[in-house]
Amino acid sequence: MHLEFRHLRTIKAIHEAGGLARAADLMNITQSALSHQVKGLEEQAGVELFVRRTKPLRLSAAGMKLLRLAERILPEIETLEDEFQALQSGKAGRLHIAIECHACFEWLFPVLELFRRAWPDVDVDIRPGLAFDALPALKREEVDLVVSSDPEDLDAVDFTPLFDYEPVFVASSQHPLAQKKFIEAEDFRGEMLISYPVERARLDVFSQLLTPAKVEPRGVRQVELTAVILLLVASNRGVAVLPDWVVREVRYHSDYVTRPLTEKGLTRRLYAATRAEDTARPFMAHLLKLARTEPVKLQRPAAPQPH
Amino acid sequence: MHLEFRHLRTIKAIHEAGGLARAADLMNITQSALSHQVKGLEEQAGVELFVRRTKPLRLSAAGMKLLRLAERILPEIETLEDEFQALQSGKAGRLHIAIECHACFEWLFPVLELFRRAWPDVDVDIRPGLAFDALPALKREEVDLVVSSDPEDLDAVDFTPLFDYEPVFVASSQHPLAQKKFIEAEDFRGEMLISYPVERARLDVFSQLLTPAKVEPRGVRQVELTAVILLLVASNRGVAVLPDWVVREVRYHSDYVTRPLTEKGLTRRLYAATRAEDTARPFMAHLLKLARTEPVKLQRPAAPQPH
DNA sequence: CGCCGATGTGAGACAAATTCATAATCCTCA
DNA sequence: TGAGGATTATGAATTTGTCTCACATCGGCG
Repeated sequence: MHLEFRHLRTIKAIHEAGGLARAADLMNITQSALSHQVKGLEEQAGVELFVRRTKPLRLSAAGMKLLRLAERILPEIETLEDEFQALQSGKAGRLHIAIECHACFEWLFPVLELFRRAWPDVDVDIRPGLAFDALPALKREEVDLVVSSDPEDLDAVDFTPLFDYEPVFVASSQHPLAQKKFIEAEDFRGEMLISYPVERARLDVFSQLLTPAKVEPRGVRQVELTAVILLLVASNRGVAVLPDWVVREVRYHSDYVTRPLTEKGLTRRLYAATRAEDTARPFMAHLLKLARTEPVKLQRPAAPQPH
Repeated sequence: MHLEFRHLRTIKAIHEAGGLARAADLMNITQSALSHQVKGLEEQAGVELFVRRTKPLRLSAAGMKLLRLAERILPEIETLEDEFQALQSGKAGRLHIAIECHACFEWLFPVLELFRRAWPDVDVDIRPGLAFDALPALKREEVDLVVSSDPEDLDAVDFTPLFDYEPVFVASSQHPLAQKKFIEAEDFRGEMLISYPVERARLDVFSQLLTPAKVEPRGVRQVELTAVILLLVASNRGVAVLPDWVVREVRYHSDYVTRPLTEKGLTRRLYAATRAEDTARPFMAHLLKLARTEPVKLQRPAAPQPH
């Protein structure tokens, strides 16, 4: 049975117009064409779709079933066409984000909240579990934006700088290292380091400090949530290195001390990787702008809490 | 945008086969044909449905939307095709029944109950409100069977005799007419007649007795439900004429008397009107047989209840 | 860098849908 | 009931669209 959308539209039109001739008119098509079409369809289906006994053609029982199918399906197609229309016009789109850096949730959520208000028809999602292999996934269109601090030179992929941040040492104020003005690689040798559960190459403390200095901490404890890391640090179960936008909250809290890494401090830069074809699309440009400007507001030291 | 089922099947096949060439194989079609088809579809939609960057063709975000549509719609079509298949093979069909006689519910329900067990795929329904104009509705395929006691000579419509019945006078055992052996037209002159709310031509008591004799009862009260008619009769608020299969239940009940109309009693015959093309269809033939044999079991006097 | 597997392209063959012209019906109304 | 208008059916010609064939092109992998 070779059903086609044409047939569904025909059934619907004949029903609505109350006759074949009027339906043909409605569809900008000859009455003859409709007659042929209906005949062909009935032969295919092996079922009488219309009551031929009466003159203004009417749907039979089987025809009614088809009509009900048409009335379920045709609106779905129109919906899809509208969605494609929105895609074309740039109002809609997909923005699936892969983040390589665990702590980025902290600034990304507020950014996405703003974004969603401005672009309600864009399908926003964060895809964890793609931290590795994020760039190939970007090329394969499995994701549309990758947040990374390690730009690579790939064609068809743009790395847009977002903002600079400083990986900061955090410890309990009771910790011996709290006495130092700044922290060096050697200082970690006897310490329990608390970090996110990702490979070392993705952790600033290793890639920028410990690995080059060939220093191994006493131990590494991997913890998923930032809040839990801070909890463990406060109770002196270890030390951590976190981006400045994360430690903003605790910088003036008496339980913690924060210290720069190395005498002058480290500076790192975050990038957004996007497919070159997407970078200039309106909603993407808007998101990039938000991601450049909003996080720096979080980085500014919060005013000391009075109580 | 000229979407067709072909396209939905294509999208689904390409997704499942994981590539255009394999999908072409799956669909018994050239790879070239698929390439053309996809290209045409993308031009129509104005949207990239696939990621061309990578070699085994993959669905893009928009393509995924289409795929999800395909996975919703294609099974619906298969369902419909199965239904049409069942229609063709005679297992399925529609049996919408219009009854001109109100009391027919009494024997029709048990019959339909048996029928439904035998033909679960037949769409059975009783359409009240079509009591008038039932035969034109039959020709128009709005209904498939009409129960009537007035056969007409129409071509393309068969009237199959079902069974004979007797319209019986029913009154309270306290009623004066209870003394008579049989009831005549004149007896109604002073009585309140309780009947179903249909036109007089459809009521046996009028068409067979009162109208020919030009007798008008004292009044006519129209009541929808058989049980309520019997209730009113029992409390002597009026008399009624009901088919014998209805009064079976009360025939030996001490609150009621039942009497024949005229000395020899009236005999009427019920018919099932069906479209000639349908009469011999298996499920219709079965229903007609049930409707010939089952009601007569109800007509046999029930054994007197012992208590 | 070069091969292999996979996709894209163009011309022609073929099938299917549409149109035109006209016939066959049905419905209505006098 | 029969004429006339409206509605649907049919056949041949035409147009449109889809498929195939042959070959060009491209991407990935060693």
